[in-house]
Amino acid sequence: MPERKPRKDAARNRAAVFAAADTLFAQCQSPEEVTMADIAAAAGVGKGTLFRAFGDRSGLIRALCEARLEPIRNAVEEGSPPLGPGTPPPERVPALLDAVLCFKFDHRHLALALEGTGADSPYRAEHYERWHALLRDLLEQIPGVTDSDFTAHALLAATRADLVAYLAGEKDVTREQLRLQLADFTAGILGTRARRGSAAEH
Amino acid sequence: MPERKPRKDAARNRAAVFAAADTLFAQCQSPEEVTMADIAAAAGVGKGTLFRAFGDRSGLIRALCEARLEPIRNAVEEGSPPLGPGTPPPERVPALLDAVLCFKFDHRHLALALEGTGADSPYRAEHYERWHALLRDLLEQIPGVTDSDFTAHALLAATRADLVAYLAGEKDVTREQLRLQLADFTAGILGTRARRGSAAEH
DNA sequence: AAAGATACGGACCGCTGGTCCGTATCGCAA
DNA sequence: TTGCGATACGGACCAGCGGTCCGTATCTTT
Repeated sequence: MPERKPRKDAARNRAAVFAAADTLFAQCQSPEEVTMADIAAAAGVGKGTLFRAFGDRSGLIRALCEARLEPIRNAVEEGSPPLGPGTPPPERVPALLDAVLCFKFDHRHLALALEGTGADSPYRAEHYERWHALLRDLLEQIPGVTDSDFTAHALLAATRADLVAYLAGEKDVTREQLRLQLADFTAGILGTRARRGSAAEH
Repeated sequence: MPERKPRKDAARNRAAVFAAADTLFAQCQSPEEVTMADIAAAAGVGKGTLFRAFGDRSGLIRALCEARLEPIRNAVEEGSPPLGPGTPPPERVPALLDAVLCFKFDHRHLALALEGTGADSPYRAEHYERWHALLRDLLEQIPGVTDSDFTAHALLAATRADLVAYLAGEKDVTREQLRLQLADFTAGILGTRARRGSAAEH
């Protein structure tokens, strides 16, 4: 196995970089305002360290996202309903989308940085591949849903980071409003209309 | 009126730049590979000219998009059904989305460049504002559609340039497949399910 | 034809992501 | 504890980008 434990200072620096990047991205309006040199300086680390640890800018952002995403990932893979496995698809799909939306809202700076990396990057990230696959499989099990593959893409597109940031930042849409709107939209697709006011938890 | 006719050479250069940029974007995989200097050189023009005419990179791309988008814009504003005004909303909405999708597909390099400009740019462009407003108004007139504002955003999100490019480029989805998928998806939202095989024209 | 207005173009600048390698630190073995 | 190979550090350094500037060329008007 090529897995070897990292040196102590390396591990500490990695954490420091994550923390610094998180803070900087959260403070700035646009992710482009945060340079690699800024992050290195804020973390008290040399630029070389930063690039050796993560390869390049998008590597850093991806790693940071992955780290912050772990709780949700766990909740989905082995948590309890409605997010966890074993939940009936018509209930799990909205829960999943809601979780994604909440993440994108709460970490919009980070998500924005991730999706703004490269040209067609959002779809080359493993996150996306995973979530899309899961969502597709769930939709497959719901009668009345045609073309679950595209539908999964389209539903996820409704949670795009820049859309969320735009609605939250320019249009003053609140978190709960957004959640409700997405839930309604999803219900429309699934044929599960009617219900109201199911935005608790998180 | 502050509108003054431009000098002859200026007009010719403008056209030359548009042509050069179009070609270059179409040839390259990612829009980032095309530099301003490249465009200037291909157009047989100095870099200064380019920046004076369009302000900056995103200005160029926006202007180019606007130019290429004009036919559709006309068709929507004063064309004949199903795109033009006077068409009943349940028929016009899918037509509009189909037109947008076709444009994004046929000009994906350009659309990709546009959406990749800045951080939250896609939503600051006038295109988007216009199309969203129109779509919202149409949805408003369709009974059974809740929250037409968000729904309009979500539907447009399904036509995002990078998603289209990804599906077309990596997943080998054809133009007609995509059109059908989007039409189905739209029908689901509108409550107009059932029909099949309505991908002609364009 | 001549002058004023307008546009040209490429040298130039600041800054960014990314590289490189001499030096410091770590972990292990004796 | 000491010593030594392996690993990681850090900041000077580089190439390339978007964008600016201003002396010069071209147009337009009378």
